[in-house]
Amino acid sequence: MDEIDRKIVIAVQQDGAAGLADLAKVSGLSVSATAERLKRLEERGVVRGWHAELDPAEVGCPLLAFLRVAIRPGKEDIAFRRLIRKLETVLECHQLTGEWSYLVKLRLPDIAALETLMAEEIRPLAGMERISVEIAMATVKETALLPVIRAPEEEEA
Amino acid sequence: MDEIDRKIVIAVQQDGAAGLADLAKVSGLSVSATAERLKRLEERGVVRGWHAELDPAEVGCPLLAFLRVAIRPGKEDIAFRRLIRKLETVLECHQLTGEWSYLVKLRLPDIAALETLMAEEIRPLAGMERISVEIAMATVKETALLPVIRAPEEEEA
DNA sequence: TCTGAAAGCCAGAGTCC
DNA sequence: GGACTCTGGCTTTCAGA
Repeated sequence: MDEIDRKIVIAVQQDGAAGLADLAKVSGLSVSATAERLKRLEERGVVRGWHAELDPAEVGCPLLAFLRVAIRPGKEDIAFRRLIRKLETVLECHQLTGEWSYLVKLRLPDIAALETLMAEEIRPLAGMERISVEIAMATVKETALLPVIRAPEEEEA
Repeated sequence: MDEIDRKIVIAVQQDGAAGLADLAKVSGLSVSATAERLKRLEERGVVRGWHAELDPAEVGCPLLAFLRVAIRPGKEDIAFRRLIRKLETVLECHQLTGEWSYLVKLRLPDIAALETLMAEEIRPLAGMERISVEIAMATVKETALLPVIRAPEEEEA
């Protein structure tokens, strides 16, 4: 992960439709060398995949909501995680420090869908101690573009 | 946005590297018809862009943190939003219902970087009423893949 | 690990059905 | 919308350094 890899990775993250010819200009190397580096970055898992970014509203999920969940550890916790992974309206679920167990990010068509999800899937779960629902009224920023940090010591092969 | 568009959109979201030949198989149409539909979906903004997905840890941002911010409305609020949009370690910022103004999602190299950010950028802001910092200890799920909902009535051209 | 060239593939435009 | 064609540009691969 040297400076050239970093340039390539930043470029493909911003524009995944860029061809090798474009990337070669960015990296300063030849097309074939750029292609080899990109292939290695994919093999090493630095580049995980390629995706089209969709407009949430256009795709029928204008509603953004967050759940805070406190759940008893153990068997109930396992069941909760299994459910979370199954539900495609759940985009993210992280276990956080603090008194709440989980933060859950949801994308849904409308409030009715949210209420249905809560009533039929979430609330019936055993071991739920507290649930809080918050709705996004506005989004100041929402990007999947990661900052690519230059780590001084990790100039590996 | 009919059933065929939906198939195309789901396919390119999952695999943005798929060629038109693959997409044609998915859609059931010819290659040229599939290409036209995809082009229209991009023009209409349903497909917003193309990106490579990176591994956060590999890119030097293993630490995931969330901020809760309560800020006085008005001039201070504007300044806060401007800062948020500028910082590339801030991936998301949403205004939520409830007593906290904002939920902020951060990706950072380590705790030291988080503390630096808080001390130098966030806390000095005027009008800050409350700030809470939470760190992700584990991630159960994290995807950018939106659910593509079939909206019964919006069968437009 | 890079360069450069050669070979093969795919997307894009045009036409007709 | 489908099928066909052609062309340009791009990706891929390989020899050579």
